[in-house]
Amino acid sequence: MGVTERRVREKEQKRSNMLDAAEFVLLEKGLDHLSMEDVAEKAEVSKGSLYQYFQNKNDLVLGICYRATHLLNESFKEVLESKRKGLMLVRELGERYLNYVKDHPQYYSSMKFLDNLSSSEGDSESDYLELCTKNRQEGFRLVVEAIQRGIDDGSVKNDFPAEQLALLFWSTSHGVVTISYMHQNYEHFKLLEHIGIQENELFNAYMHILGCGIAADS
Amino acid sequence: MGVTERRVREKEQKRSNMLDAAEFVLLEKGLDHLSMEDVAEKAEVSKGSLYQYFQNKNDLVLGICYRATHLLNESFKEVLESKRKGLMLVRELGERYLNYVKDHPQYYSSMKFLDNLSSSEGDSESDYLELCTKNRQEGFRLVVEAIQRGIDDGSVKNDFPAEQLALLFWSTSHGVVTISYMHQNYEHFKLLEHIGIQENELFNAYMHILGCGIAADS
DNA sequence: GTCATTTATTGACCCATATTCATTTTTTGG
DNA sequence: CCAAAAAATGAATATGGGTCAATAAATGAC
Repeated sequence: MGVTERRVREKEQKRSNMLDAAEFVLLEKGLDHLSMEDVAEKAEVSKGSLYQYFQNKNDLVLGICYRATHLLNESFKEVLESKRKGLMLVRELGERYLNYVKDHPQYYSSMKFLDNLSSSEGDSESDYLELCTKNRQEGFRLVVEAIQRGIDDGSVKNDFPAEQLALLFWSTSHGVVTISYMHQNYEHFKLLEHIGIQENELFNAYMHILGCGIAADS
Repeated sequence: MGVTERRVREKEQKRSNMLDAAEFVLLEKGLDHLSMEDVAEKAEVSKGSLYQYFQNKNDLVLGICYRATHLLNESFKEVLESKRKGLMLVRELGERYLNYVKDHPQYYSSMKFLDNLSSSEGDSESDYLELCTKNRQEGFRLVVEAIQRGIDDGSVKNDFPAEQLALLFWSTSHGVVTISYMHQNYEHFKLLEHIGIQENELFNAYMHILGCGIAADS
């Protein structure tokens, strides 16, 4: 009875096509102008079909976000396979995050969408929500691991528990990456040019300062 | 001919009432569920009247954002009146920002709205846009000033130009404050509790690390 | 191969909400 | 008090998310 298996596979394939289409439209038009109609057209299905595969528009965007968080985590995992010092790993994680946003702006905007999801009622009814949350926790866990390794190998100071440092790194890099994203994607955002600084300078300064802050006194 | 003056004043008053109503609704229902109808009802005017005072919904929200950025700047200016060391001023700015978000979540969400404004076409047609941008630049300038004073009085190291450090402080505190905001306002955001940490701990650690990073070697 | 049943697809329809505009009401200056 | 200007109104329009009855396709029993 391989029929059911095949149908499940086909269903996943169709869902995936729809997500591809949604990603395309998201990249083209941005979150504000992503319409179910456009996605349906791009995916060459009817609007109604979309709703067979996604509970609502939020669910569709969170579907993208699921891919987004997964991809970022995979990239992070690669970093952790290295045997370098923990502090170096942390720096590498930051660099990956920054490049990720540059390479996949549509994924980053889906992650912003997740961040902005108000917890109100059922309008965020989506099976992907929990998956995205899980993925993000997993991503955070990977940061904790890098820092813990740094503490263990003596490259990161042990004044704070690893999780606390990880949270700090998480939040601050979030801020830096956000600024970088806005600089790249929003016309009306002029802060960087205005003070004449390149993104990579910003990032290097960030890692330098942060490095000074969390590095063990050598 | 004081009539025109009075009418201008009245017009400003009405606009202000509408903004009050909009703030109220924003606080009650959040950005996603802020409707022109609700604002009109709360302001006790017709829907059409709103459009006599605001170009569109974006404009209305940016009107709130204008208030928001102005208020934050005023708070920052107070800090700069102190004669303490620059490094202390920077810390105080961070604290103010954090408290500001706690005290005025609706203002903060209007600022997030500004941040998320895609630069596309004319859907962000709003006279407030430029004003908000100006205010934010002014806010940034105040941060630069605090840091410059720190460099001058020797409490902040001079490895980097003041504007670069300011940008770093700006971005990273943005990240930390965002996390804090999410923790307070979103049910589904569990990161802080999950690792058992209080917001003020997070902030203290942040200022400590950042302090280590930007403080002059004493 | 046929057919009843289940499953998938469709697009017309519904509804909420932003925005517009012809009409009405209010204010102004004379 | 009146004609002109300004302001306010809410019915009407436009857009886009979401629904559903009707249709089409696939399945498996015979």
